[in-house]
Amino acid sequence: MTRLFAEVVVDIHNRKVDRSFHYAVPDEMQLEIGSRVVVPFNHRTVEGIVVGLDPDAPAVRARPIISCLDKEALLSPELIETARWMADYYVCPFVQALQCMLPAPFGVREEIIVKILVPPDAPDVQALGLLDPEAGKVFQAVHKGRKPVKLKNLTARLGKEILPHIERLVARRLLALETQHSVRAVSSGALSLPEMMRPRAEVSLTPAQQGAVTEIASVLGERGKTVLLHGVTGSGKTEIYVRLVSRLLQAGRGALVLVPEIALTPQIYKVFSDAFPGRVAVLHSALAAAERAREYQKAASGEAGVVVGARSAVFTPVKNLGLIIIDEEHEQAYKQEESPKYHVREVAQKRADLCGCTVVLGSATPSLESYALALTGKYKLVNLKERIDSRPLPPVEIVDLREELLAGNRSVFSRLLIDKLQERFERGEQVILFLNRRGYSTFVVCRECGYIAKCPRCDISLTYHLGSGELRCHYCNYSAAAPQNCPACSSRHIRYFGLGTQRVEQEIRTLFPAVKALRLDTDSTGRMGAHGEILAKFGRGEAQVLIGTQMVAKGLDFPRVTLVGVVSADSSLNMPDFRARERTFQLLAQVAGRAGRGALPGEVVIQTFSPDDPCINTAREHDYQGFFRQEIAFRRALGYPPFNHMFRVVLSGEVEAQVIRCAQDLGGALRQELEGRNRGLNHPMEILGPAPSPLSKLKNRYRWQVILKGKQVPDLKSAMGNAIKQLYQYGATGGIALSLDLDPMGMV
DNA sequence: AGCACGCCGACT
DNA sequence: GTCGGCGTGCTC
Repeated sequence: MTRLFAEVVVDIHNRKVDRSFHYAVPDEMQLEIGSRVVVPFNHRTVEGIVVGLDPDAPAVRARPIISCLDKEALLSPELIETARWMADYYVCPFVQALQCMLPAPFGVREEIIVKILVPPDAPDVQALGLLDPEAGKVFQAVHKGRKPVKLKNLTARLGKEILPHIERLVARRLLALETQHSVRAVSSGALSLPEMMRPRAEVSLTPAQQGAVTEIASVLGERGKTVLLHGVTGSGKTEIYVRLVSRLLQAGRGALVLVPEIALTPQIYKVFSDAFPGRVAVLHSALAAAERAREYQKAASGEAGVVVGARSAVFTPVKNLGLIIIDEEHEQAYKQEESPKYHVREVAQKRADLCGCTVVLGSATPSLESYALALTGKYKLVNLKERIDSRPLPPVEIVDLREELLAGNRSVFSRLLIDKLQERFERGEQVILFLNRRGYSTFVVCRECGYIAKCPRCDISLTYHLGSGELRCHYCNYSAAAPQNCPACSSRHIRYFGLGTQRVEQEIRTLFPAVKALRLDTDSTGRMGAHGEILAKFGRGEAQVLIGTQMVAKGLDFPRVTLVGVVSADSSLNMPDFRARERTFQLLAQVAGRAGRGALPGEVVIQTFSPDDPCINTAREHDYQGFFRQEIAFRRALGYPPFNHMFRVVLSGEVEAQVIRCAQDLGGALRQELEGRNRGLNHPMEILGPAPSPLSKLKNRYRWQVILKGKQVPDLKSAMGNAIKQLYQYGATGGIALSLDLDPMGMV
């Protein structure tokens, strides 16, 4: 007779079954909370996770569990509790929150590969071109890559309308489909560290660092305590992290060290594994399944007391977790953009609450949210005001591009920047050039009729790329041949505007033919590992210039870099987002911090059309406080975070009129909902929209949004929840997808 | 989400 | 007569 019952959450994505169900545990079955199981569910068999065990029989009939997939639990009760909180706080399915904590997805993922069976000039193909021109086009598109492609990539690029054509091409034996278990191509090679990293000498702490360690150590182990370590670029925050972790390990506890991007894990891994050989694990989403399982095991077993990783590593079941460090805490990448749309900082704080540990946030440019909390005393604020060895922060010069234009300089570089580049190259020093946009030209315009090349599936202008000579959409990866004549009026006056990193690279080659340049952006690092190779080359001095996007702004430490040039500060400043200024300041401060990190002094040149913007001026003075003061005043005046929370709903669908209608209905329901609620509130909630989303069309779906702003998260969620419920009752949501985001980061 | 049950149209 | 359309409802 069964004496134990399990609460199981099943792997089905549906709001109606997004809860636990009771099952009988067979006597002989080994089972823990957090194990994955196979259970009978209605008329089928599904996977699930045990989230609770209970000796008492439930009121309902409990069918027996079929089998248990894990001898040892994959999730701790503390993590399951965190998932429960996530489901509630971020309004996502419980099962989804649980899933994003698992080291591997449920079941085995299969990938369908499309193979090409005949050359493009085969007689069959030519016949097809006449019989079935649509299918012919699809075949040519598939063939362009010459290699087998994943069906998913194909439909992502060309739309799922092509599926019937693919079927016909398979029937005609021009293409073949094959299934393949997905194995990520990334190997531990991705973890190998470029030799450019300076060897880790036995470091002694500066008095300032020592002071910071002592201060933070005084609250280590305080349940749920958060420390904000505000240290300028080059002030040696990493070494402080090492000392803190060292204390923790000595006390028999574990630590999590998080960085905002996978590309930054090798560096930080090196630092920690040098300090604590054999006791560090790495975890991030680009690891191959086997490696990930191995690293996960190291952490779960306690063999590794330190786990280094990117966003998803915040869920690692570290044994006896005592400290979570979030480096570069201001980074947007800490917010997951897919559901569950969690923020690592918030999840870490929840875990810290549950397991009695401390959170340390580190940044040279803290998020406004964090710094505001530090000023009120909610977080403990620890300052590091000086760089190591009292190296000065580099002087920053602002170039007004309007004046350059007036002076007749239409090139990518101002006269000042060209002079300084020349100077560095003559002295054999190195330069980093930063620009926030990849590609060659960011938009293509017809001078005759005003036509702008736009993605047919997204409401976004196409970027021209050298090499392939194509126009590409940076949101859905659509590509088309660059036109010679205007597709609208066939005039020849097609012009390319707006510069990207490729253009900067080309300009450098033209102006300084003898200089070797390297480019670092998603285009040049397509292959995993290329990122490290490019940096290694630059570190060995095989190139004088490194040109790149955000990738060059963060964490790099090259002592021979004495000049940093920001080709244009405007692209990030002009984004339609209330955080645009904050992000621009952070970016400028971070990229400026790459200069003068060695014995040679550095300097920075920032080019912009808005030289008077306060965020650029404060960045010039390396004045975080000044930036904070003026930005927080603006946020307060308009009621933006951190003074309010925002809850954003994006409605998307293929029929524009339906989407608009639905958004307006939601807006109406919400207004009604607020009428009653706001009466009792000191700080009334406020509706922004309905309005087209800043990306008003994406992958053939029209997007509208409604944002609700208010002090209390539960109020926002219940008001929005009721409004959405009404919408469903009217049946107004057919064909419309709703995406909910609490405190969204980008594109607001 | 799936899968069964249920109650109405055109077919071997 | 029945094969099968997809509306509705349930899953420990």
